[in-house]
Amino acid sequence: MGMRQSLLFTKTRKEVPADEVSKNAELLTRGGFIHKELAGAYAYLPLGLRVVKKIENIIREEMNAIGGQEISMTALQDPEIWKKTDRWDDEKVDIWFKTKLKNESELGLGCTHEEPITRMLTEYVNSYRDLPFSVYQIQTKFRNELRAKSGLLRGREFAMKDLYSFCRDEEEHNQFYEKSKGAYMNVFQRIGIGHLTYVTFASGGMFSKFSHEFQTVASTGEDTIYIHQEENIAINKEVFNDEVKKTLGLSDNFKETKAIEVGNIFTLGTRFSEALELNFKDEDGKMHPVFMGSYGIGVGRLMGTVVEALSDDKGIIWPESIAPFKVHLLSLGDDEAVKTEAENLYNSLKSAGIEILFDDRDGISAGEKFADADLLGMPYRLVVSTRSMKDGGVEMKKRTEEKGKIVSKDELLATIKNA
RNA sequence: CGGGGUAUAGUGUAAUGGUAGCACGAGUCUUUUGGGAAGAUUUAGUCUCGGUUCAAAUCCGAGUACCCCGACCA
Repeated sequence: MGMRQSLLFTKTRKEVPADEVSKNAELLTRGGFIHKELAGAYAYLPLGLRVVKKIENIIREEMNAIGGQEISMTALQDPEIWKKTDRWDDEKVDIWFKTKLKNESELGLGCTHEEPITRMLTEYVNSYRDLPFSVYQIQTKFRNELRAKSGLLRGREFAMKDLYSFCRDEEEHNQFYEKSKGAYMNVFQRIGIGHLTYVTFASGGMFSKFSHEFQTVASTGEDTIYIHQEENIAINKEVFNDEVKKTLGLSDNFKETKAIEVGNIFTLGTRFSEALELNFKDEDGKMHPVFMGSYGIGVGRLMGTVVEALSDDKGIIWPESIAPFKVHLLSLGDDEAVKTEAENLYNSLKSAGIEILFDDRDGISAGEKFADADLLGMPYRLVVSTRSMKDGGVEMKKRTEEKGKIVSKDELLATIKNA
């Protein structure tokens, strides 16, 4: 897969947008990855969408690996079921986007999907033989945040992976819940922020006493967590007290830090299954409510977090697993031999199956191409120029390295393919 | 939702109540090409509604949008 930068409709910008302060919004906007449509609502442009899709696929693979079955539910919500769980009233849930039909009846735009999936499953779950299982989707959520902020970190409309688990009892649920933690950490590991991400003990919100968050250390995070270094887990400030420390059996050896919540998993118990009558019959024909859990990851927030956590003062540093392209090839100058050489390299890398962005733009100075390459943040930068040709190869530089080196085409292919 | 701030060209910014200017971008031409090149030339703007005034980007009021702090955050 390759793309010519001369044909890419987006452009990079030198100026920082006046209405964006957060690093993720600044860099992603300057690089042409995203476009702000409204406060808390961003369009994804070609480069940004490629990142989103890669993140989604990693999440998808890890959810599939623990048996999640992918579906896609509707954004439009029926108030009836939300009234049954007492989550329709604006007093109870204050982030609803509600709208009226022509006949004056109301609909909501979904901010989460416990209610509709629970109702839907009453049609399919009857017996203990049907359990356990889990279902997930990657779907757009709407939340009328009182204060959208920080670019992709807190939006009003955003893609979220939400998975729901359905078990016979708490014990079966706990097994899946623990398994989900592993899947979540795999996701963050693969996306390149695993070393910064901690399973964090947190408040359970309106569902239960406690839940687990996945917090990625970043100075710009809005949460405060206490990391227990030896045990490699953390406690959210909101529940950081002696009782919790004792429950978890942790010694008093914590480091306070700011972090971004990139995931959250909850034990729901039977709260929704009872309200919406999602029951199953056991071996003796006795009815029981299904024991549920819910597990969320914000896709856009994850992308924003990577930028917050991994960029430098020149721009973004994409981990290879989610970079829009693996390689950024720059052709410098208007020398015909150089252009031909760059074209050939582009074509051969492309046909070798390497994802490559080719800066084939004419009349753009070397400095500008370098600056763009740093801003856009592909893992490998290749330069073809009169200088590199004189040196008998191609200059290759990792985004994380200061200086490049001249390599032959064979070395190049070997390095990049194996990486 | 409480508090504060801002709104001028595609972007970033100037302008005592008195000629809306600069830079970047974009278009054309020429010269350039290893860390955001140079010259010539062209292009395009005062958020909305109302008020004060001979005169409003500027002062006043309302609205809207956006940003920041806090609260909230399934």
